[in-house]
Amino acid sequence: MTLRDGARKELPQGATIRDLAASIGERLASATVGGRIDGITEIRDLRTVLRGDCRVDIITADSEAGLEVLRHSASHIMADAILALWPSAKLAIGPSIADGFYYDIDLEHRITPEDLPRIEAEMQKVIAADSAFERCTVDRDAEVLRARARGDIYKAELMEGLAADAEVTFYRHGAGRFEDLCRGPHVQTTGQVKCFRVQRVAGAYWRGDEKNRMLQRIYGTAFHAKKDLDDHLARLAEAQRRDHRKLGRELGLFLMDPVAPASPFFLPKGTLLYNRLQQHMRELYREHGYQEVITPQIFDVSLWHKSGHYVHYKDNMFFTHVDERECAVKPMNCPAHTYIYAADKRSYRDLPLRIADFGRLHRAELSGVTSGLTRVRSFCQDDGHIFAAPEQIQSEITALIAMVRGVYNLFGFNTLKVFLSTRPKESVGSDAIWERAEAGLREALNANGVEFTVNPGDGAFYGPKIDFIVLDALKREWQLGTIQLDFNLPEAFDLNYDASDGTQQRPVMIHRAIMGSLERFIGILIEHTGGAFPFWLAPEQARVCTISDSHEPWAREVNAALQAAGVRVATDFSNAKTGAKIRDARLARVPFTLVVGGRECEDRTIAVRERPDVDRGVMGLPALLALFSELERSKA
RNA sequence: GCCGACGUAGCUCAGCGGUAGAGCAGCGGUUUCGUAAACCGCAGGUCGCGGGUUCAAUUCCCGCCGUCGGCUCCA
Repeated sequence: MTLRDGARKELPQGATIRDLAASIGERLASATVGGRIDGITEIRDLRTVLRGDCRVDIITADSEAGLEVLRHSASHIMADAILALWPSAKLAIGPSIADGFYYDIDLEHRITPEDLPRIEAEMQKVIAADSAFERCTVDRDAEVLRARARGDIYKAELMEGLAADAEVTFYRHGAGRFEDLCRGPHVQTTGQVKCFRVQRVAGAYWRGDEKNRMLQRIYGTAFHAKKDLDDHLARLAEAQRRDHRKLGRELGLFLMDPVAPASPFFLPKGTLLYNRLQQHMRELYREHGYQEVITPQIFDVSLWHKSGHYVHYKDNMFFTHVDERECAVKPMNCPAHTYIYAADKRSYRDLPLRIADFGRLHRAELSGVTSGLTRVRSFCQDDGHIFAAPEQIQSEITALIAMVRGVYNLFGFNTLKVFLSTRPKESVGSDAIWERAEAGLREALNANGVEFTVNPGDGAFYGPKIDFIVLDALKREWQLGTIQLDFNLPEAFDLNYDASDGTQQRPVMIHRAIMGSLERFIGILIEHTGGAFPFWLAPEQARVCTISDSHEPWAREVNAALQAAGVRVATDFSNAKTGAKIRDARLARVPFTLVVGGRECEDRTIAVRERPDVDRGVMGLPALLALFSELERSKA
């Protein structure tokens, strides 16, 4: 065998992964949970017999890869505990997931939050017993019959769904002989699961299909070390503190009300932020050759029939009547932009024609999926459509990728993941058109050296797309921008241009958004920054605070000068003590607190305090104005 | 849409079969103060909406609306 570090070991016939570990050391052997053979990502059980010369990565319980094994074992232990508490529970599936594990169960009793500590206590018993996880291969047909006899319909269904030649294995542990259909692997004994937490319960359809029965999904998480668990729980708590719904209210940015479900009201401060973001995009549009347009809100349904939305997007649209005509509120701007394109006879000299639109869009999202600003029914995108000649696709997408990177870097979203989504089941257009479009995007990504993952079947109904996903300050993923290549709408709306050789040609349409929806982007930005926006974005950039009433005249002068310079400044001339004013300004996440007391009045200066807790010292008005204008310019 | 939890003052929350309470915010007053909360007082509620049970419902039951956690990351 060859080990990860290149070392070689000779072992007798029939040796297992565990034997290999034991040949290195007993401590390693007891910590081993399995191994990866010949670089295959799936982790194999430690009892796997090694055949011939192979490369083995030994996976120990305390390794990164071992974490998913640990969590999977924790889910078995949790299932064991649940059966101990409610013997009639029927088990479905219990995998390890990104941040923990879950188990789906079918049970009459509704698990409540109060039950979670009981489940944890029961799990502790199983763990204290420190019993071995045993693996056995079973006869599938016999086990399906046995499962059916027990009423274990989910396990029976799972086994029936396995490949005909697949080896069917069970894992057992504990005095109660808990057993579960499982591919494995597992840690060696239940005692190896030390740090875990049962977190919450939620509904989940069997196999994710709403036509199936709703099961109860119990979520938990497990880690190797207490510190890791604590860190994870601390991160969750921090995410709660930064929740944009909470901060949005506290900072007076927006409000939500049942009179308009899933539709935010932006308050004056939120609107300043909103408009500042739009202004930034407009600056970029000027640089990148876009022309902004304003298009209607409500269209006759004939438009949506023509575009394909009526057939493929109807469930997400709001309908209304104008006189006797059936109309729909736009969920996207693209069909409207085809009219702007078609308003003139177009020549190849007009291309690429880049159209931008901050139009308000409405989508009838299911009530259960809406959330704060991140999933709303009324929003606007930094939307744009590029009408281009086919040979311009590469250069347009190259420019877009640069633009996307520039915008994300500005906000500190420095890690970017890219997905290429291909043709979905619901779609319009011929196979040939889709192949061309998918190849076009793929080539553009490759030409730009962008690494990407393919997301089969996740494209828009009119074309394939590139999606951009960023990681925020808490390492959470958010999908923001998208670039979609569309040969179908130009066809549907019979768009064309005169080419240089005098022939009529069909342009291609590139749909693109960088921030995505402004609403969603603001929500993400609130959580990313914890409400402490950079100076150029902050709704209130500075606050002038007096120490006592006698300082008001100079404070007013400072305020007026800043206001005249375009700084978003507010005053606090209340009779509160200085400490209280500082505290208020801090809680409001105001970037600069400008304190004016007796000394400052005398010298015509300002004591400048920058969030968080940076004393910028005392300076005169000209120096302060220069500082602010530099921050505004650099967007630092 | 489906499953579960929740909905009490502007906000955060307590209470609970006998028609409501705190802190913060607000308002009035006192204080004029140097970098994370001065003090006193006042006001503020159809207890989400509708129905039912009851002598009596914010409290128990049902329906609706809304919010929150989830609804393949597949043995």
